[in-house]
Amino acid sequence: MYALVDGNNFYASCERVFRPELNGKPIVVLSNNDGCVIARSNEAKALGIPMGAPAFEYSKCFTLNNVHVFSANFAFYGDMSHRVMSLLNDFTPELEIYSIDEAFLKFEGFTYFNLEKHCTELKHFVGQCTGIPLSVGIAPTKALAKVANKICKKFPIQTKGVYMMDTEAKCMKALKWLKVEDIWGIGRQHAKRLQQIGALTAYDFINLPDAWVRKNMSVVGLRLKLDLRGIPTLDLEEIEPKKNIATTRSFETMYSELSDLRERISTFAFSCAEKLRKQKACCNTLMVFIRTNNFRQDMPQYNNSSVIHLPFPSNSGIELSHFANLALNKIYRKGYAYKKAGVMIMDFMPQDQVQLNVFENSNVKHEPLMKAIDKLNKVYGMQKIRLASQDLKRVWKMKQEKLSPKYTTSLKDIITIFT
DNA sequence: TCTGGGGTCCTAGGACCC
DNA sequence: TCTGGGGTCCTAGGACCC
Repeated sequence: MYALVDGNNFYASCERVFRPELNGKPIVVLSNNDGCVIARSNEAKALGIPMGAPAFEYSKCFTLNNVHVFSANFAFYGDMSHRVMSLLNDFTPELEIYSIDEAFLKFEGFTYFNLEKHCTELKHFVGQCTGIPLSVGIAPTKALAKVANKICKKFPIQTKGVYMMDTEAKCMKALKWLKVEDIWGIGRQHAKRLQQIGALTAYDFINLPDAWVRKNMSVVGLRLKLDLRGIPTLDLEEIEPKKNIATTRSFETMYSELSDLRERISTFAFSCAEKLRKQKACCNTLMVFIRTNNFRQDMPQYNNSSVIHLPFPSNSGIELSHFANLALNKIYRKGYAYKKAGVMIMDFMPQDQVQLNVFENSNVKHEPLMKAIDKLNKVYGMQKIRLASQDLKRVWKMKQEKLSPKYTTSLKDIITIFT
């Protein structure tokens, strides 16, 4: 059996842990730049605030209904996630951390265990240790566990946050209830297509001919179908090193000057290099993109990207920043107001397997330099050591007007209790 | 005024090899 | 009249997830 465990309205619940007076009150968490809504408490959902809602369009609604608004505090959410995951580890030998707020637990050899009871204990234990409320769906396959989890969310009173689908009858009942567009792995495009041929529920989907599914949804769709039928096809996945690393941001304001973009691109490339070194790898390819504000149809639009194959593999922030700026020069055009840019690196190899080139190589001095920078930043805080081509005055160039304290990761933000 | 960020996998088609 | 067979690698684009 598999369980899918996830934190209810995770970011909103994190904010509540240190602000218990907000229990029962509507909360929303905004994306970077305080752009759009990325998490909502149940009370906020009940007000009809949709996922992804632009914050400025709903500011009236927020004030009117006394909605508590937070800027995304990923340092905090990441730490809370880590705490939850490490507790889950004690309840099963096999755990897959699927996202910041979700994990699959595999229960093999638990035949004589009461899994429903086991998972109820898990939910209470994590709740007690972290303050994060969980939902747990248990079923014979991963895709079915996702369905069971959905049922927990939909019927919190009946299920008390834990639901097990351990019989064929329960599974079929659930699949007849689940709309095709709500199946994990079926997005907008596939849902539309399925609805067109009259498959409206998950039950309809699993009864389609294999050949149709294979042809229209590739092997991915076929695996999903089998898994939903109760035939375990999707297993836990190992944590693998990343194949791509990206740093991309929207800007606080629009930039037109090359020099402004240059600073951003340097910073993004430097950040990519740092992530790459954590993975002990070098990259061979780098991509830079810039774009104007897509939402402003009244302004001239320009999107472009440029890929550079590096002359030698590197994970030096200085070198990646240099090549990223070469790429930027190729695509920069004067006369546009840019709103977003990013650097992506790919085509990795382990840093200890890099072959020396006859003519050109990564600067040998950079390796110890980067090591020193990483060490200093670890001790004194992120982005303490930066390139001169980065903006040295400001670390964050984002709108974050409602940022909560880093309660659990910064000593100066720790809560004070008066007695 | 204002609209996020970071990933994965699969497929078709073209270029190229012997 | 009549133009092979069997591969690999790479890329762009499309789908999906949180």
